[in-house]
Amino acid sequence: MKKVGLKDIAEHVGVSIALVSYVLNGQAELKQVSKENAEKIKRAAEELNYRPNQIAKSLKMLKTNTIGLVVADINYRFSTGITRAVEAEAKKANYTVLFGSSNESEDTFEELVNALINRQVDGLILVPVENSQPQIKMLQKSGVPFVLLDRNFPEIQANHVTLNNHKAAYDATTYLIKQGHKRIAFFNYQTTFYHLQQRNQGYLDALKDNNIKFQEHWLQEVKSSDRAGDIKRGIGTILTHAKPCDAAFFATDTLAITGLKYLNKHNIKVPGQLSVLSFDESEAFELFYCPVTHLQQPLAEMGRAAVDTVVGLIDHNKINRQVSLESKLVKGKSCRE
Amino acid sequence: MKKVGLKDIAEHVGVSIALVSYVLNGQAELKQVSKENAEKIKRAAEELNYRPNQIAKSLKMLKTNTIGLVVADINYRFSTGITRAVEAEAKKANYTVLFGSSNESEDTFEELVNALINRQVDGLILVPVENSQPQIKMLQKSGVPFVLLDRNFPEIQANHVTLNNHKAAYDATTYLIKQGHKRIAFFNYQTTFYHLQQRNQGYLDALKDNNIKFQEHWLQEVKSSDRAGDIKRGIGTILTHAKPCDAAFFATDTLAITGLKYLNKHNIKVPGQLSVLSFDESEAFELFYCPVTHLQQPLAEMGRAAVDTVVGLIDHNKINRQVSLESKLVKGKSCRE
DNA sequence: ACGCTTGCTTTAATCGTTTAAAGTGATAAT
DNA sequence: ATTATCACTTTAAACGATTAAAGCAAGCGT
Repeated sequence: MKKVGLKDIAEHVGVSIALVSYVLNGQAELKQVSKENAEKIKRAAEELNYRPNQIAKSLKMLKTNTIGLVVADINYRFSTGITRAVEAEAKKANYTVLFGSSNESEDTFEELVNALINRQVDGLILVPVENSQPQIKMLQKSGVPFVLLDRNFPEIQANHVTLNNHKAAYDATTYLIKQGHKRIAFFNYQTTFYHLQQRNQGYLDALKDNNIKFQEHWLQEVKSSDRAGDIKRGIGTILTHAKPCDAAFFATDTLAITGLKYLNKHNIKVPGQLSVLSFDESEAFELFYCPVTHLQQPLAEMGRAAVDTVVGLIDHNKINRQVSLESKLVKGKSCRE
Repeated sequence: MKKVGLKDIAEHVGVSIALVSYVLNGQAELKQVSKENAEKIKRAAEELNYRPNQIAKSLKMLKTNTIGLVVADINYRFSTGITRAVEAEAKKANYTVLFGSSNESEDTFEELVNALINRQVDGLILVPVENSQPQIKMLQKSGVPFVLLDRNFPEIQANHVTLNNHKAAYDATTYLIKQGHKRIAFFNYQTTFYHLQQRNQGYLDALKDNNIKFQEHWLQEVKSSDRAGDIKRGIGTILTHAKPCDAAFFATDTLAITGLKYLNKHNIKVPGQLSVLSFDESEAFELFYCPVTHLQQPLAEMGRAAVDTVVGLIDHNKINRQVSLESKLVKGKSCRE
């Protein structure tokens, strides 16, 4: 079944291609097309089931009305939430989202970004992977409108939409202290990511501001290559210490899941023996025996802000927009009252 | 920063556009381009950081090397698994995946399919939503290569890649029977989806073949609009009956999660009081107190088969490929031994 | 001296749109 | 009778790539 183009409609009706284009683009009155022809053209388009070729249109217009989105890992709940929000918001602004998952790989990230640029996306929303600074700097030079989402690099002055990670961790830690916890452990990945380091800092600052003397072993840095092992040993350390911790704050949901699994296995009661607080929620929490207290990120807002920013860049070349959003502490029953 | 095109390279080197195109497409020897020019052109492309405009290329070639993928809901674990598999496989075949999520909405599904076609995807991989038969028939008429994934409509003769749902449910039910269960409940959505009905049938056939007389109330049909309520009542029914059920088989992971949550809340022991078996696995199972026995779908294979099929259709117009795959029963500890 | 290769390069059409500019009758004004 | 205006419609040049086909020297054979 051959594709129907403007030409086919034009021939069918017996007018020129231009006229057809005008009518189908709603410029009928502007270009003073006779009602008669306008009508015929619309009918023919309908009959022949005309579908505009966006590729041709994009080429001519030098605009694709497409935004590229690269998430870190499609398996993260964070990613699916963001994807949904971005798609919804982009649709409102009449953009389509071209989507890719870097799987936290530097190479895949670079490939994806290039593939998207080659496809002439009008702008990019990127959740950058570790060590992608050079790639980001290249992007800035190239002039493609883009915004970093969730993660940013303080040494690079780029537009970004992120959570106020410091405040989130600070507030959560403060909450634990107010609940009477004296020795709070913090589990985080061993990482160069600024947003994760900010969580460390928020935790530490909260301790300091509450006059709690931080103990080295409270901060457990987990290698992603041996998450289960490191967490197992970490929990062992904080619980078997002379003065065992009474709360564990996990810097990500994946860390929390692994931690809770271990606690489950060894029958360590939450919050009886150990209070648990997680950054982000996981579907897995649903079947834990008690609701897990966690920090909730405003995914919809993040998606909205990212789309707004990148569309602003595309349309008006607005520059320099750094958005910082607040998370919300969702109280479950995993922390001592 | 202006975009660099073939023209820019041509001017920079002082040759024609054609020559540049030949060289950058690896046709240097074929077209007998002088080594000198070839060298200069490559260097210039590098220096100017040339990125081919895929839009222009696609328009000229009438081929985008893009496959459209529409999943039912990006939040399903099934969808993310499929997406990953499809992306990986498509990449091997040198295709890019354009992706969308219908959120089980008929309208969104139609919009997405149209948007993808307008963007001239070479083929489509679709997880169709309920009642999308008309849309699928339209597609067949339009001649766009496509393959249905996971779900199909027996009344429509279309290419599809699905699980052998009947066999999967049949085998799982048989397993429960072999483990000594006498009264097995089956929870499924109230649906017109053929693949889900096949699960019912597999369950029923297994009972019959094992001479177990099916009781009406064992088959619990859950409305997706009130999943929690229906499941709550359903479990109530099967457990408070004069002859209570000793096993519950859930036709999807979402049903299983809701069921397990209820069992958790009411402290009904698995598998002590009730054995549980789920179709598909959920991340949520990770934190249930025992590993959940479940049917595992071969997502990677499904993705591979779908891409193979659609690429076959695109390249050789191979027609009529119906692939049926087998699931695997992963034994946990949620069924009585 | 004339055509014929050979080796390399350019010309120009094309893909399906958009859109400024020019074209075309008919009617009205001078 | 000439020109201007109006109400439409068509022409044709882009957009950035691909690729037949044609062009052009230089060298060779006769």
